[in-house]
Amino acid sequence: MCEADLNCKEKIRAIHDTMDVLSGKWKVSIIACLCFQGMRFSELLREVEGISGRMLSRELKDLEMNKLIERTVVDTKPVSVFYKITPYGASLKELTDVIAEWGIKHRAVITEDFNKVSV
Amino acid sequence: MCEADLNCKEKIRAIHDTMDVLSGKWKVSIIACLCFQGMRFSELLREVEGISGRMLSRELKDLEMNKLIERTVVDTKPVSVFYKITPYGASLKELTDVIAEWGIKHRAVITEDFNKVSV
DNA sequence: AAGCATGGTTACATAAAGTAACTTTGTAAC
DNA sequence: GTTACAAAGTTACTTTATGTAACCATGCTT
Repeated sequence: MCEADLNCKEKIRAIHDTMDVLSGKWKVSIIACLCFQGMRFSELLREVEGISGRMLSRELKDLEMNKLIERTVVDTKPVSVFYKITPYGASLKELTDVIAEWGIKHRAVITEDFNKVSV
Repeated sequence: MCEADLNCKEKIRAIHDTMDVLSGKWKVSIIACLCFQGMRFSELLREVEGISGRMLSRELKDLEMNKLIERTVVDTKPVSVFYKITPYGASLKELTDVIAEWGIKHRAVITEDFNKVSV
């Protein structure tokens, strides 16, 4: 299936299908983070700057339900919980890359505009 | 700048930068739609299924403020308002493509799972 | 015994999104 | 000439999502 074959409504439906899974402010970041490497709850809390424990907990549950990540309780003292991306979740890596790339370009544009204005 | 150079926190910051601009449920769809062709408010309302006039109006304002789309009032009777993507907004096309492609694959996966379960 | 780290949950407050009715100008139908 | 409808929104109200802060049980460490 080639992207050029998609008409507008089909494409928008496809976007909604993706967005249903990645809805909310944090899921893309969490996926991107776990694409780097699996990590524990508290590590995610540090990596994904700004997220609260409450939201992280919720988002991880959602992502697990959609089989994008896997949760493992490790029998350390005290117990730690390890999260890692599933092969299916890893299929979102390209998406996170493209989103991140645009963000970098956008920051450059914004910074440039700001310099122009402030000169 | 190569994506492989990005560490986890840098990538997450970049994702947040993009998300700040594309926040909410509808903006990616609107951008994708206007990447096909410019159109009027009422046409967008039809193309972007599920969106309300209130949300469309708000999202268009946001996108215009971020210079991703351009608004033109056409002096027809009654007046119509034409929205089109700016060159900067068009730089998001790849992003919309990747999101849509994943959505199509995901729908296929979900449908397959459903068939397995229901057999 | 007090304090800290683990991975959360709970109650409460604010912000974002959805629903439905309404607005203004104008044109077409009855 | 008055009812009806389309344009592009806005307003008031409701529901959902997110944010903040405190709390919990367990098991170290000091």
